[in-house]
Amino acid sequence: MIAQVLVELKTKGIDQTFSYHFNDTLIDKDLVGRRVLVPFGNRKLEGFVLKVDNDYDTGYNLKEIISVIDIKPVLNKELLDLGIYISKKTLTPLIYCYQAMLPSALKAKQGFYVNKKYITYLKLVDNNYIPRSEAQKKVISLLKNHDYTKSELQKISISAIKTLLDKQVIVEYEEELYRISNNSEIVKANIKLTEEQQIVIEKVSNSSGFKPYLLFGVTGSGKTEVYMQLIDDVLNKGKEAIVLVPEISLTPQVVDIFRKRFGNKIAILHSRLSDGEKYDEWRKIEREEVSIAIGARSAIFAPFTNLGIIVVDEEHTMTYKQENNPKYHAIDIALVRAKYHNCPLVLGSATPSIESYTRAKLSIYELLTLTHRVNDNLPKVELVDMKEELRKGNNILSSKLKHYLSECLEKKEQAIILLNRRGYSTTVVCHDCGYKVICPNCEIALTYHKKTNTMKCHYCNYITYKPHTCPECHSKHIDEFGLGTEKLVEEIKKQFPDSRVVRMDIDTTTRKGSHERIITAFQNHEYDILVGTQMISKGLDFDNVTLVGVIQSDASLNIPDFRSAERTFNLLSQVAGRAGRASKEGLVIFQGFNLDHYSIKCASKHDYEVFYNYEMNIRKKLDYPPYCNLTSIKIVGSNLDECMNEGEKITNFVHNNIKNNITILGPSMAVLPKINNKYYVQIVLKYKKEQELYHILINIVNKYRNNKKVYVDLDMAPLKL
DNA sequence: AGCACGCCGACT
DNA sequence: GTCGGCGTGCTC
Repeated sequence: MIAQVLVELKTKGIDQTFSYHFNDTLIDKDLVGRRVLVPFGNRKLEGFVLKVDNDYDTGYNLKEIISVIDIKPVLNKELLDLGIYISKKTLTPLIYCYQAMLPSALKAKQGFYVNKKYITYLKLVDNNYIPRSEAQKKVISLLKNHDYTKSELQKISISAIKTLLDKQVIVEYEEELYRISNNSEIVKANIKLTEEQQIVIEKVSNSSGFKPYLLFGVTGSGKTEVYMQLIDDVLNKGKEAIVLVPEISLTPQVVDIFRKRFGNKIAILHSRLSDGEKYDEWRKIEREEVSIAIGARSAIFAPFTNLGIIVVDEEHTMTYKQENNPKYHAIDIALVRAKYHNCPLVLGSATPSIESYTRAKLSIYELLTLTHRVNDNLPKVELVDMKEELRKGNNILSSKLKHYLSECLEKKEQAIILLNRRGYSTTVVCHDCGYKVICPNCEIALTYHKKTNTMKCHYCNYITYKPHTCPECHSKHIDEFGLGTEKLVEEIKKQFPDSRVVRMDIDTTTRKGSHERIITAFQNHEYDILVGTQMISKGLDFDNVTLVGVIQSDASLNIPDFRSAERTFNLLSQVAGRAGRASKEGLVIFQGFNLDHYSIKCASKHDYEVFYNYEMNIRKKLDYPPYCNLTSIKIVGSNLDECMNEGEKITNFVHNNIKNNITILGPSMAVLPKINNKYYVQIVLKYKKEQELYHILINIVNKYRNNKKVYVDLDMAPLKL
């Protein structure tokens, strides 16, 4: 028989299968979706079998399949089709799509080996054997009750076990041992639902077939409880559930909430697991040992075969979009899978993305709302204009924030302070000649990190020491400028010497488990103040936090991207939602220079609707999504002229082939024009509906596939420009 | 990716 | 006259 095998050809990304012969008396003929080892040139490669046919003349002299790697398919029919969908949608070679859908242990790689962990059990098979020793007697009497692990019984007598095995009185067998053990006690919840929660649950539970919902619920309105009730319902029907949560909020605390409710029916998938652990979790799903998969973006590919619901929490989160190829969006995949399984999809958020809310308004999604907090009080938000504070000599903490901080500390309550900028200071500048220390690879200001006394580039990780004198004019007046979380902590400690402050950002959470440690410590009130970047804004639920302060609330508005207002609104709304979640009342302070901006004003009033309308007006005026579709073409290379040149060519090519209904912006320098000595030139296409464009883009991608000078990176629906 | 084929400069 | 530079193309 003949198998069509898809192998990974590096760099070229050839989207084509190769045919191999195999003998179906030696090999199971149902190979589709399984990996095989095949000869390729003078090498051996792994590949996925996409199709199996009876023998026919292919016109090639076919080679034989060397061996079959999987006993069961790693890609079932649904996932095979899903890969094709992603490949078409993102213009990415099919092989990369399949690789992205699988844990690395199951990718078609060569020489990759994940050691399955096995545990050896002993089983009694001969009940009539009369023991010849005390040890044998003990072993047999134990095994009469149930099977024991070999290591347990070896404590009695290794030689006795060996004898019994030799005489085939007992046999050994192996079971897979999972690296993450799943032994949770189910705590029967007796939670009183609000009326709103009940309505939402009823609506979704009673819906039949595929239906996408947007669950718009303010922070603290009990969305998680709604998800759990819905999942409970699905599980009772014998079906399965996928829950997507942002990577950052996938903490043990969140997992625990689910574990307490559903015990060991859960597989957890996130990036901090080792390859072996990820493989184990995947296997639990595949072997139908669990019914719920909770995880970040890639968990949307959990190989369930009988899905009853898909939940995407914090649906506005940007990390649901994969930044490298294939550049898929998890919500898009969720829609396809929910349709396939004919089940509901629930997208939840306190600040829905503009696109999602628009879809709800157009009735593409059904809108469900939770307008009240469970404790029924949203935190009060106060705005503090730093222009005035600066005159008073307060350049970091306003007098208001200081006042409330000391009050908060006095009451033994906790506070969260957000500053979305890591490091100590943003730049190092010479006061005499104006020289600014920049990254030699990215031409971007280096950030000073005091703890290590280094200057880091946050884009390419270039590290250098801080100069004592200006390299240009040798002046000694070379100083830090701007503010980062590191300096903020220093300032807070100076103002409140007795307070216990902890910092959480990339720099303090790189080691495995450090993120969880900080959260747990803060939860246990080992610290009074948590200072951090945006990673503290999502999902954290601390009962004792009554004060939230945001330093430089307007900072992210300066990013030149049409979504920067939306992102600012999201960030501020989310972080404000961390205050006063339990019985105590919460207070939020937004500090900044440009507080008149609608994103800040609306976030301070918890007014999504007004923000949405304002933002939509701007999107319409400037013609941005959801009023048009975007495609970004980035030309990346080490020579700027070459990049620009190719950019011109591409622009002309698009222009010459499509005359109407398209706006071509660029080629121009990308927002980050140079990273790691590579230049980024960008072309942005805006269009309503353009069937021709698809073929033109394929043409461009193919044309540049083998280009050594420039790399063309295509994004069919960029979230960032 | 690898490796072969293929057409132009400096060497035993 | 050859040895070898790496540009291009193919791998079932």
